[in-house]
Amino acid sequence: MLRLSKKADYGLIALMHLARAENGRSASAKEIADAHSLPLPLLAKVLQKLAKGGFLAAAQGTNGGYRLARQPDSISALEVIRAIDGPVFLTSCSTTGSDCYPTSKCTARQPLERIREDIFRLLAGITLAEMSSGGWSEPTLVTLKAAGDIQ
Amino acid sequence: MLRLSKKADYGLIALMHLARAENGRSASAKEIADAHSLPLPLLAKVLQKLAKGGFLAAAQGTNGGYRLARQPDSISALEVIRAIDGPVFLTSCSTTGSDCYPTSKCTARQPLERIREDIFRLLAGITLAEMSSGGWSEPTLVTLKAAGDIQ
DNA sequence: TCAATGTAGGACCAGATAGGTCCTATATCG
DNA sequence: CGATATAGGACCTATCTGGTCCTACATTGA
Repeated sequence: MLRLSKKADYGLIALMHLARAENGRSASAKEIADAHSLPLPLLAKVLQKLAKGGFLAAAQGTNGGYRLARQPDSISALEVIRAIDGPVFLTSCSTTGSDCYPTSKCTARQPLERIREDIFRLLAGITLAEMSSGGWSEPTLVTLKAAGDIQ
Repeated sequence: MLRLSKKADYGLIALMHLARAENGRSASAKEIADAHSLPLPLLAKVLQKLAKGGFLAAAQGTNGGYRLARQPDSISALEVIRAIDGPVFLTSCSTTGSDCYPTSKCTARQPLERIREDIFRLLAGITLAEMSSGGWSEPTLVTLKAAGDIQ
C-alpha cells in the first residue's frame, strides 16, 4: 500500500513540532502528544529511537524533555523514516537481501529498483526545515511529467 | 516501511512481461508465473484484478490468457499500484478519510500530504513502456537535490 | 461430446507486523 | 523524599498480507 508507518508519521510530526519551537526549546513527550493528540506511550518510544539516532537530545527529570540535536536543514525525511522504521525497501523481494530468484529472472525487478532510488532521492531531498516552515520551495521537487491524474 | 505489496510487485512484473511480448501476444497466468517463479494462484488473482481494471484483456479456454488492453506508454505505475492495492495513502491518518484530528492540530500533516503528492507525481510519471524497455529517460525523474546518501 | 486448459471469484487460513499498553528502572529537580 | 521525566523491555492484539483451496464457467480440440 506504500504507506508510511504510524511511528514514522508520529516521529516526523514530533520533529516538526520541535523544529518550530523557538531557538531549541525543549518539549516533553507529553507536551507533544497532547499538542497533536497522539498516544503518549507510543510516541515516547518513537522519541527514544530518535534520541538514540542522534536526532534529539534528551533531558531526564523534572522539566526534562527533548530538543533537536541537529539543524533542521540537515535532517532529511528519509533519514528519519529509516531511523524509525529501519531500512526502506520497495519490494519485499529485497528484504531477503539475497537471491530469492535466479538473477536471470530478476530483470523485471530492475525497474522497480530504479523507482525505489527515485523515491529515495525524493525523500532525501526534503529537509525538516522545509517541512516545518510551511510553504517550501516551489516548484515541487519532482519534475511535473504527469501533473494531472493525482489522487 | 513504505514498501510495495507483493501483489503490486507481481502485477508490475506481469505487465512488464506482457509489454515485452511481441505485438500483443497473450500469455497465460501459468506462463508468467513460471517465467518469474511467482506463486501461480496468487498471481492469478492479481491478473484478474488487472483485467477488471481494464489493463488486461482476458481470454478463457484453451490457449487463452492475458494480453495488454492498453498501450504500454499510457499505463503509469501509479495506476497499476492503485488498481491492485487500492487507494494509496502516505499516512494511516488519511485512511479514515475524515477528521481524525481537529484540523487545527493537523497542520503538522500538511507537509506529509505534500510528500505524498510528490511521490504520486513520481509514480504517475513512470509508464509501463519505460519500465519494460530497460533504460529509461535520463536524467532521472527527480531533481537531484540530494544525490548522495542513497541507501 | 467430452476432456483438457484456461479464467472468475469466493472462502479460508496462517504468519507477520504494526499499533498500542504495561511495568520497572533510572535520572533530575524542587 | 516525591514528582516528573526519559529508557527500555515484555507483551498483547487486531489487522493485513501472502498464500491456498474449491467451485464455477468458458473455450478449444480430439
